Amino acid sequence: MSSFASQESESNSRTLYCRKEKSLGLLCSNFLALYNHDSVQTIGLDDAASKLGVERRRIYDVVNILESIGVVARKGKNQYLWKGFEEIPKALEKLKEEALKQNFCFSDCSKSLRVLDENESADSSYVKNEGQDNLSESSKRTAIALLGDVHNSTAVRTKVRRLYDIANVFSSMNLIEKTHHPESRKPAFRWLGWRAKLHNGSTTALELNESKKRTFGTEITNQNLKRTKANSSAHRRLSQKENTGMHIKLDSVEHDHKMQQHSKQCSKGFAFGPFTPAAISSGNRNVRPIRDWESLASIYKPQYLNQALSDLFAHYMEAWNSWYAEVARKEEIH
DNA sequence: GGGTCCCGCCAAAAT
DNA sequence: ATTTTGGCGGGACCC
Repeated sequence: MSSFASQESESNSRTLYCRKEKSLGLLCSNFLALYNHDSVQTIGLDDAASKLGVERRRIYDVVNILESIGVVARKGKNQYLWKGFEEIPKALEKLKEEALKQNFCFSDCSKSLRVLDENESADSSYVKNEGQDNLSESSKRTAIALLGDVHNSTAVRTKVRRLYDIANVFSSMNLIEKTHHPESRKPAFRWLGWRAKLHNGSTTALELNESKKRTFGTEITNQNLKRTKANSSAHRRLSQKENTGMHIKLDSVEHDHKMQQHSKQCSKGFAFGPFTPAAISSGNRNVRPIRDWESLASIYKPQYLNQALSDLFAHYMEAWNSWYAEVARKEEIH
């Protein structure tokens, strides 16, 4: 019993599956193109789902993120209100407030982390050879706060997936942009801000990239030409992990204890790209001489510590910090 | 090989 | 009980 080859190896010679056409970011762009108008004020989930040609689940992905940024607001069952990009600054400000207020409560990490309040927020306002330590230190702390137990690879992996979800919709909104660290080539995100935010106008200019859109109203999902998946109901996943007195683990020998369990496996570190907590799992203290704090702010802090990203993540969990105060201020001044 | 992240199972919350 | 929400993570995809 259990898994057969199920590999299908490839039967559809013409597998027209294109992952990018299914991306959350693209979905978000389409969603915006569809509702980012003054005329719109209410959004129906089913309407969105059918118009965009996706299952409801995906609409939740987009809407939840947009909601945390104030772009839309939940009105009620199956109903959301379109608020607009103008709400973003306000929403972030509010988020920041709350974050400062609840002064960071995290019960997961044994060692308490201090909140970086606006003023001292590890601000990269200046760069002193040693200041860098503080910087990476705070970055590290923030990352840990968001990711939780960094030693629990499965947990971190899950959160990182979520971060990617968020990053994708923010990218589609041009709030952030993917970049690379100048030297290390490591992927990272840079906060762009809500610059092209026309006050009360038909903003949506963020559709410049006329990449192939996720065709509206087509199949809900790649349905048949899916990736490869075992498909066929013959494979009842029942991956119920725990729950239910006994745990079924007929899967491969993979015994994954989730909760704080000595994570011995996963011998080698595990890089989480742009979401890698700065400076963990690496004894190397690569001390690079970052100069101007422009890059310092966008390279060092960021490592996904972009304010918006963090804001959003807080929506998924409640680990926080308020480092973004700095970016916000900077944005303001600019 | 590792960073990305789609996809959908299924449980918790609502109704 | 049924429907709405959305946590979560396997594993396909894309460099």
